[in-house]
Amino acid sequence: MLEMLVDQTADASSSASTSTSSVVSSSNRFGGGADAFLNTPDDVMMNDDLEPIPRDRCNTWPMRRPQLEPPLNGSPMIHDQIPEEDPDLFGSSEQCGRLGGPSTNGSTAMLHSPDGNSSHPNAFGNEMSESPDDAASQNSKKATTRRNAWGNMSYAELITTAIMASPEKRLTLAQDDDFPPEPRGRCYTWPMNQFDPNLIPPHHYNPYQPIHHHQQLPHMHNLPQPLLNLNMTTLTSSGSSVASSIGGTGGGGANATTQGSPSGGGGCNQQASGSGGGSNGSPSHHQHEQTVGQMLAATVPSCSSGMTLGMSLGMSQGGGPMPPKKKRCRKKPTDQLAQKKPNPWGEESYSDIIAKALESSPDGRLKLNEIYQWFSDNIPYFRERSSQEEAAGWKNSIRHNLSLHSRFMRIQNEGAGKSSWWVINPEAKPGRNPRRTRERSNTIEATTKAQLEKTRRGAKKRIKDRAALMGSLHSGLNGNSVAGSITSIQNDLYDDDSMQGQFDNIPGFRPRTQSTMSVPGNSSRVSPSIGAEIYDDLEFPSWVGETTPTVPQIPNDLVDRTDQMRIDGGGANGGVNGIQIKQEPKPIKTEPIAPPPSYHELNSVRGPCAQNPLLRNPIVPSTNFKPMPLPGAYGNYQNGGSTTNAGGWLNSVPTTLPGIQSCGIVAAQHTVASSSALPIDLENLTLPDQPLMDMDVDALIRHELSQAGGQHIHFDL
DNA sequence: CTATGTAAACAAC
DNA sequence: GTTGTTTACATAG
Ligand SMILES: [Mg+2]
Repeated sequence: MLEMLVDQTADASSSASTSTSSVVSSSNRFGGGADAFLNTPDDVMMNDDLEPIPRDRCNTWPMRRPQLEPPLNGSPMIHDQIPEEDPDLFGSSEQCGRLGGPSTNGSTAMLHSPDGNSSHPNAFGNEMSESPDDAASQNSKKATTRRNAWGNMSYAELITTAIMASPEKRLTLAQDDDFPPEPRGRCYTWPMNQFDPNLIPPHHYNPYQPIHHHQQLPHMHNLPQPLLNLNMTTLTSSGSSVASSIGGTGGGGANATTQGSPSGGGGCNQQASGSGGGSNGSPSHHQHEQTVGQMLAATVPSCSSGMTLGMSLGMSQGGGPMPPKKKRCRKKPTDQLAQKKPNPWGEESYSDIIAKALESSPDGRLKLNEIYQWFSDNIPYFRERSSQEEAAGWKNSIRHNLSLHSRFMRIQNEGAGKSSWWVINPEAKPGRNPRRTRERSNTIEATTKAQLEKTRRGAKKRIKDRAALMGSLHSGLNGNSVAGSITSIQNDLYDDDSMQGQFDNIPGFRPRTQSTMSVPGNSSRVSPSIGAEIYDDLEFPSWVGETTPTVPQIPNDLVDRTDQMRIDGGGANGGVNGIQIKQEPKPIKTEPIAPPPSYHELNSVRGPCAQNPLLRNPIVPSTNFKPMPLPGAYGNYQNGGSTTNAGGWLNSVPTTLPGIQSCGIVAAQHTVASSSALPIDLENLTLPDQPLMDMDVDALIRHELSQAGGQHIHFDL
């Protein structure tokens, strides 16, 4: 295939580039920055509207983006631009080392720069190193001045060529040998949409996450045995060896093992759709439900019906006609449906349950493991799945929910204990507190004009509101409040999805809903030069960079990071009620002199909330509290036995503990309406720049703030 | 569309 | 290994 690629280089580049442009531009837009460094001179994919993002991988957000850089940075020269040996410039050497370190998986390795550490035996490196001259000579374009060992084509072009050259116009990452693709089940599939070879595949380019094969394969151990068997059978019957295919990816190590696991949910949409994540139909940690069998019985015959996985997935072998679109298979267990239980444990969502747990705590806060425990203690379903293995799933879900919902706020525990406190965000919106925005900007549909227009419209309004709010905020800076007030306000302003895409056109600026980088105290973070170059005029709040000046701040981080608070264990260094908000350097861990602030404390600083009994309670020493168990929690809701009690086990709580959220409303309203004062620590607060596209307004705001020093600010907007 | 559940990658600890 | 954050993708309404 690679030879083929090279052969087709000259011809294919022109024809393929057109249909690929959207894809690449998308990647460019989101920080991949690939285009900026494409080697091909006549790269039609280059988007001139966008400036190249810094290629320093240490300049990027440490989490995920770096992984993507290597594959996209086809040219070794990129590395030359950064003196990686200078740790000071890029933060911790560890960080840099990690970025430049061995590929985490085969997929990355496969696309890795040839001079990198690609461990892919069949990847470009091999071919190139064997006959670079051949490749070059076959390349009609500038054979003598080829930019790469293999010619002038960039990786992107090569990939494009490869994909377009395939009969189905699709390839798996590991598919480097021959067409048609070997049926490896879900490895092939595009998500839900039935793949249409005539269409450009949906681009799920994610600058923060490399494409992993195994991301599309659920773990075998997570699947009900019957499904495993089914899949085994199916795969076997397809006449193609999964293992061999996987093996081709090389370097996959554990990933390869995972990928090789012929796991899956049969031919059914859910499991077989190539989803990296699961679905709520037959969760792995529900696999012991008796309904699995029912599901299997219901889905396998109708959806799988003897097809190979690949076929059932809409992939034909040998370029034949596409099979009819597969059915959607419903997975919800029938008994669950009969009981009208959204979930096997009842009606309450995770977030609801978490909230109850937190509310049940004397001081309204729990640590993660305590939340776990609460689940186990109070809900039979989870109690029955308390084993390490079984609990992994729902614990993951808990964590996920905690992080995802602004409704939950994390209070960093600076004490010896690492685990943070989790509390209800007192200012969470009463109604729905939307989950954090998903990153959809990297999809084609998300960047449509209509979308942008809509976004723009929404943002305009927000800008106006924001200006007004800021005016009121800064008009009274003398009282007591807590960072949560501010951050929540920000959240209220910006937690809308419509804010997404605002930075679509800002290179290297990926709208992120959250990031640990938004916590200035996080010393492990590296200051990307991108910050200096791109964010220079974005000016972060003074308190943000004060103690950690090198910490890069992505404005957007502050937007959604409404649930992140930091507490000072001693409460003795200037914070309000011992609370310090994201502005101190990470202290040496010591046992807190005083317990971390409870929910009450968090609330009390902004005024009592009579509606919430919790707030009237005396502050309880939090060192050893026990969450309030739920009366009747164990009730008869077990094994789905009771339908009438579905969800009822929770109902006793709200009656005794009126919603904290109601208090949150009051608090929030108070904050906004009365310009509730800010803690002294925040006097210098500058509202962080937010992903609003109207940078003019932002600039104005910034100017105002900087001129006024955060006080006596008014906006003429 | 949104809300939710599930899986998983990753990073930090 | 645990804690947190994100992303992806699935279903349901
Ligand atoms: Mg949260």
